[in-house]
Amino acid sequence: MRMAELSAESGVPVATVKYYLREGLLPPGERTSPNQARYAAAHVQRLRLIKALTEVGGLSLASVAAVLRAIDDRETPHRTMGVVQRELAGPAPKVSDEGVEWATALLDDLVHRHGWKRHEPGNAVVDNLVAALATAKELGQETLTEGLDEYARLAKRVAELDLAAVAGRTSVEEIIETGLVATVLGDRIFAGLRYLAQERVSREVLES
Amino acid sequence: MRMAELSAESGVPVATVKYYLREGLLPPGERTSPNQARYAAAHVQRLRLIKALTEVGGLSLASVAAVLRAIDDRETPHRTMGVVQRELAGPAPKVSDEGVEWATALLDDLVHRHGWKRHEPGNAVVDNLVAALATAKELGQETLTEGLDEYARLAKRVAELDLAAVAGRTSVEEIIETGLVATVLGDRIFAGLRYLAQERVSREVLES
DNA sequence: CCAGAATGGATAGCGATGCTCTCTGTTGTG
DNA sequence: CACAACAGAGAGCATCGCTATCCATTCTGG
Repeated sequence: MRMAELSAESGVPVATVKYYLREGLLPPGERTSPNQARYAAAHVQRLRLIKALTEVGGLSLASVAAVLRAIDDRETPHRTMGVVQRELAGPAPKVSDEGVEWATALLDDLVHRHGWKRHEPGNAVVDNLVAALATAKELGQETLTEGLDEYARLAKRVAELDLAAVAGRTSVEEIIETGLVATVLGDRIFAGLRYLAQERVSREVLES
Repeated sequence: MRMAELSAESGVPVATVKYYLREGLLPPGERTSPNQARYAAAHVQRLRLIKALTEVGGLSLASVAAVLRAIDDRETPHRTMGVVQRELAGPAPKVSDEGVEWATALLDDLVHRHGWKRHEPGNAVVDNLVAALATAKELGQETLTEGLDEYARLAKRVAELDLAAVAGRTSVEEIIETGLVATVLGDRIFAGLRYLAQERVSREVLES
């Protein structure tokens, strides 16, 4: 398949495909002569994945690059999912030291109660969560942090559902890609459902 | 309170505060002379809110402006929450017409089964959800869309938890701000917990 | 009262992001 | 053989979210 067809097939403009090639998001095509290349179905698939991650998942191209690198590096599925999570979480905002301390303690306790993994500091996922909890406290939303246990229970069930998607998969590539998509799209899908449900609940509670 | 103090109190640089004033994100201070102004505690509070919405919630300044406008317009809490949801969802990516059709049908069915509100088309929340579902299908992740009912049940319970935060509040302003913060921060907090849970579950399922 | 700091307001600039356009020389195709 | 498509590189561009500079006015400490 040549450039024009790859572009048409994936719905990504030629100039943009070239840009992705330059940026290393898309592996170069197979050479047929010093300055000609052929692209395969895998390229179309990868372009679709990039589109899904950026447009639906809201990831930056830099984050997508990190995720794709993790995939191509053939890390274990578990490690690759870690990269995906960190990129989805993004850089954590800075909050006050007291806030961090308080939220970390709260979280440590929760993690311990639920038998989850003791997290190492510096993990973007944890840092984001800590920042969010600290901000909630700072804005006087104690209720949010008080209901944390119930949130955690529900989060566990959602996570099990996410991971159920990988159940039938056998090859490592399949497991990784399925897990990746389930995490990223699952996030958006759940967020959407949550809004719909909020709209429903809010009509009962707030409509006056 | 004067500019320097407002800046120090909120942790936002003077130049940035001026920028927010220009953009209408922050209401002008009370005039003491043709070119001097005083700021109140409400300004500090609003700056904190802007920081929470942008840094933790990940909203653009344009989205924050829309949310703040909804608050200042004294809409009903329910309507204001609608604005918040739409801004959190952001513009929906374009997907194929068949995808939209399929996902819309799937969603209509689900909404009907759960007795939720029949949504009007053009709603950013619904469009995003439809796009995410269609993308999942396009990438061959049928499992995600098959488990939708269970996701919906869990989403409902999370939504109830979100809205529980508003329970004790009486004044309209309090209800709106609480709901707003619960939605935006609740999103991030739940996402964080979900990642932690995924990490736990993924160790069991994927670690080999 | 006055020097010097702070303020409001306006304008311009800046760095990152994600493309998009143009150009050059090569290759492929009817 | 004419003409389109291609690879690769570079520059340009629109948006976002600030940040820096100016200037005229106002406040403040001595």
